[in-house]
Amino acid sequence: MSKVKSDTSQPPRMPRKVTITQIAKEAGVSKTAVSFAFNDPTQLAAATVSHIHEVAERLGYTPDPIARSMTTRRTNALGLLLPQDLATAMSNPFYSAFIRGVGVVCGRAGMTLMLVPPLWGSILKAIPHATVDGFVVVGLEVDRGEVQQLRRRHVPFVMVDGEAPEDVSSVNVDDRGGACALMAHVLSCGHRRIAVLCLETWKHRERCTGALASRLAGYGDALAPYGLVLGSPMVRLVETPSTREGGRAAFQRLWAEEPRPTAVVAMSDIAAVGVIEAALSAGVRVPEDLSVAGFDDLPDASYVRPALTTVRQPVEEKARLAAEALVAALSNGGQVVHHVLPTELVIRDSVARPRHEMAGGAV
Amino acid sequence: MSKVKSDTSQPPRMPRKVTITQIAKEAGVSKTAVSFAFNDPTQLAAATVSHIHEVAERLGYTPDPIARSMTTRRTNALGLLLPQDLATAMSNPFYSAFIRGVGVVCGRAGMTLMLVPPLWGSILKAIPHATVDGFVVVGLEVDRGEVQQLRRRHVPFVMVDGEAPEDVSSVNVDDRGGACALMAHVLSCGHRRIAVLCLETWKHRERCTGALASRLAGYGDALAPYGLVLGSPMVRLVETPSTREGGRAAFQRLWAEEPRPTAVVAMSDIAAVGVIEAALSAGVRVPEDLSVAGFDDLPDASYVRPALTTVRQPVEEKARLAAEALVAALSNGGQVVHHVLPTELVIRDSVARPRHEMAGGAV
DNA sequence: CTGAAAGCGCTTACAG
DNA sequence: CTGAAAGCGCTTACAG
Repeated sequence: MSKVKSDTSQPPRMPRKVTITQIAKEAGVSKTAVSFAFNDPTQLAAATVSHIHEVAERLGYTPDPIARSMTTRRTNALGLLLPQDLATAMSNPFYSAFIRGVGVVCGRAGMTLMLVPPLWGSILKAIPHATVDGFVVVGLEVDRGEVQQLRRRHVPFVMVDGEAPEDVSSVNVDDRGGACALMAHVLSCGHRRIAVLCLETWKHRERCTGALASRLAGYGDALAPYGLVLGSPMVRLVETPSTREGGRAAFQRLWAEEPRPTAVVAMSDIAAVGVIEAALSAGVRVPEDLSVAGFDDLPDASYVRPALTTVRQPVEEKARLAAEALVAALSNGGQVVHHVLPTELVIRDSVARPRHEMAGGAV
Repeated sequence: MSKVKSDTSQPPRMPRKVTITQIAKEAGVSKTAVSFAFNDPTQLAAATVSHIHEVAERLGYTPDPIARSMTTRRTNALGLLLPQDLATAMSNPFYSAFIRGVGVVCGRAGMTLMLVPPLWGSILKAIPHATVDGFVVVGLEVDRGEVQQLRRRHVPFVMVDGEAPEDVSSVNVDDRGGACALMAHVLSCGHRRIAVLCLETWKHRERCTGALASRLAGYGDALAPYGLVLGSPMVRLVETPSTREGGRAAFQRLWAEEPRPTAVVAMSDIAAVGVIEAALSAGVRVPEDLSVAGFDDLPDASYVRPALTTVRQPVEEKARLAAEALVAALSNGGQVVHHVLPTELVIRDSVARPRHEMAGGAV
């Protein structure tokens, strides 16, 4: 064992990290040799390598990843830039599926995944602080400069569920088509008083872009032929976070005011599940008294009772494609891609004809 | 604008990241001043600060987080060391809840969260590569040197659901008590042919430690008075990953062999949900033909049909406490803590009396 | 096959 | 209030 540096009164519980210099000295070789022993052993005689490894093992040496990143300009981590704090995001299984997709690619590439939610409430602040090689950006509804901030960081990124500039890779799904198909189905069942559950960002309606805007447009497409308009008293918009709790709360608010809707169209399966739960525990039957539709078709959608009528989007694939584009950009500087994946209406049991069409309260 | 370095044939799409040196030069000040302008503006005259900020803004400067980490020895990221790859882990809502708990603490501390699954199949390899200030280690069943590797990294860590050394903070729950209560309930309903769904690591039974071992011990505690023993033909152990798919597969295997169990006790709610799904779609009624119990009491447990009888553990709180201990260790070098949180049997609808007690096949 | 030296982009005592 | 200089722990041409 080498001597412990006799610091004046250093608490003994932080025994000074061992560095490449110490290994070089102890092994009687240069730092170069130590570095090669770990990164490119073919450059060294086999005996040298094993000697160095032995010394490193004995002293408990492990190359400092930060210092390594400093010179290689690589962190071996991908960042997932989230529009919400972790607690909110992880309350929506959408993100579990998304992380699964990114995770597959990370695993193959030997990279780790950094979750980057807003820092002190600001996405802009979070970007320059994350030590990652690139970002997958998801659900950036409004471009208030995030893209600019990302560019300034000189870090590759790909956007998911958002309008990307031409030169930035993106992955989107046919939100508009899916939303339209769903709303058309709801309407064809005879519903005319409908509540649409929107993400929180709805408050900035005019500035709203990306997936949210596309879905609203899709709902609008379906409503128009019926002479209905989104945001009118018949087709109310209700701000709702995409969480189970959000859905529950939305139902409470909705049910407290006349006229009650006969159908609720949520922006996420998880919010729809919340609505169903709250409805059932209030003695409101689904779909007899209230129809409920979701969006995403996550696993949950098929095992709630009643099973959820929803729009299927390939969440995991979306994430995988985005991560693949990013990893490609990182290595060979892969091409810019713009994917648009299909969506599909999935009819299950949670939407049915209203009992008293166009009549008074649905109770 | 400063001149672009006239590299021979550099593609124009990577315009050389701007550094503190360039800002200093452009602003006519020292690097020290630039650094202060960003990190401790009180050290500078207000005019100097705003001038520097202006130049930085114009040139699109953002301090390099890696270089900063290099000198500060801080990354501002927490690592979550996972025992499984991301795709598997994120198929279990347990980890969503866990991340929520850690996320709350990260948010408060202004840190990001790095997900660190095994690298090339090895947890040992993953540890030295992650640029984090500390690790929350979850579900490390077998100590094959991970702890040693962690110490060698000289990075604080706290262990969750695992046996921690005295000097390492840990958070655990009363797995044994919870498991015992659950199994006792199942037995009291009259079940005698029971399948226990175990995590994959069960293959190393003798070396198995931590939460898994505790739960098995708890099951054993409850079985003993009935003269039953874990692993015998009556109380079979079935290796099952904690995913919905894992549960489905387990049911298939289970149901293909005689004698069939009358009850399945899973190690996670998500696997239990998979069992229920597979059973129902095979025409096997739950709980009439087969009782199913879970573990965790995640949100899902209460909205599957039939609602799941399970053991509640405070997953989010567990994660939160662990992250708090870690953050404390990072700042003031907080005390070592060893939490053991309570568990609770939650009786719902998925466990009932078997229809033909002790009779032949349950079909 | 091995080593001396420059450099990655910051921060931080220390002087002035 | 501001700057020159050392240093963080590595990697990597470049020489030998």
